[in-house]
Amino acid sequence: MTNEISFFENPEGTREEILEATFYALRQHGYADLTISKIGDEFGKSQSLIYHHYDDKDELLVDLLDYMLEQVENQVPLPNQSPEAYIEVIIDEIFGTSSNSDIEFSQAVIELRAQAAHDDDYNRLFRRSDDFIRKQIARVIQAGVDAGAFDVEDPSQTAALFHTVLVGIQAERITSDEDTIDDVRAEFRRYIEHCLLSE
Amino acid sequence: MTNEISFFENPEGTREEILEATFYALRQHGYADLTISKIGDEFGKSQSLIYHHYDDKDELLVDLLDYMLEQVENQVPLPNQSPEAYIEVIIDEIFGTSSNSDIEFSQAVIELRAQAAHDDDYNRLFRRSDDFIRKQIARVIQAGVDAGAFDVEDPSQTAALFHTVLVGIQAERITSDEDTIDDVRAEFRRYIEHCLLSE
DNA sequence: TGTAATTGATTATATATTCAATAAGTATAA
DNA sequence: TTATACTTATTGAATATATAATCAATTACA
Repeated sequence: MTNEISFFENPEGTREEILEATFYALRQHGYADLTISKIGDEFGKSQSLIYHHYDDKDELLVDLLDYMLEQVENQVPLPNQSPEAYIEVIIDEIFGTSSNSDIEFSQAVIELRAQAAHDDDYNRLFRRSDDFIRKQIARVIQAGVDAGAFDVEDPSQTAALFHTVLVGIQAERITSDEDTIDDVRAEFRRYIEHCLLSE
Repeated sequence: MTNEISFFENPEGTREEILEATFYALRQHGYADLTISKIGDEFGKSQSLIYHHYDDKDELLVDLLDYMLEQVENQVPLPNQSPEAYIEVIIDEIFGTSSNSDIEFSQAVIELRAQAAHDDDYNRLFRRSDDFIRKQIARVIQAGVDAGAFDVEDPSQTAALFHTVLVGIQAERITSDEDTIDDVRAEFRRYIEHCLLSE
């Protein structure tokens, strides 16, 4: 079993190595059981060194979330293709490749999202990221409407449902089997056909 | 500010009082910072008494989740009305009354769901609850199809998307403003009109 | 009398954080 | 090139605190 998460392939500098270690420790032990000691183990170097790069645990975790959400935002495909093709790509992103690393990444994100209920920094970062993604999707849908390919009332309203399904799948992945996810994907396709595409 | 969560109105017996206290402590401090001491504070009696009723913290939290999911399942409306009316009730349940207690309950559920990634007991309970809800929705959709009110290929597939939206809204509520939730609701209504109701 | 409720004190451990000390690396002046 | 100063990386030990869990003792109660 290898750890092949793309964006951590070759960390640049110690700080990024620490983020990588924190991410793996989070995946393995979960947020509630995440300790500096466990991060240090994953890091391979001493715990003290972590404090040389970060003031405290909080700062480290907020930095990790920032880093992860940056990756999420970068993963949103650029609108450099036809609206129809773009929607296909979005669907693939939402429902994922069902690879282990994808699923584990989603789980980590959801776990951090849950913390946003009690931490303003987390809340702010998720708000920013969610807004960004919704707007990106809305923009493409608007382009599709302009091109006559799509037919919707309000693109940002449609994008809002896209995003809810994205987050819902992330949360469901934790417990649901692949068959259920497949059902959701099929039904979402049906929605797109009937409610998005022009006749 | 009063705590008016319906199902905790009058706890029967000490165990239920402890569950109530645990729930409030969870809401206030979050799962990661949830300690027996804080539960004891909320409980109003000594921490030791908690150990008289529960073997350890784990047992208590699993029992809380079990209890909460029971409430969730009981909240799924009975199919004793017309399919069309039932769908309306389901939408209200999914998007909630936006009352504080509803939102806080959702947040607690999502936070516990995130733990399912690292705890088999949690995983099992959520699987059971999710299956139950999906099947309940699917049954009603099937009834609507039989009555000629609905027109879908596969009711359990449609129910799967309903459930994803339910969970997605729960997770989004943590950070999203009410306007965004309203957008999702409007789009979901559009979906139902175009993809569920017969012409 | 016996059973359940309740408490306070206690303990062992885990955890975040600090700190002084050392090693390694890098630029600079001779 | 070498010596010097300076910065950064790195560590192990130490500390204060928080936390889960235990338990013997006491109170309420049936």
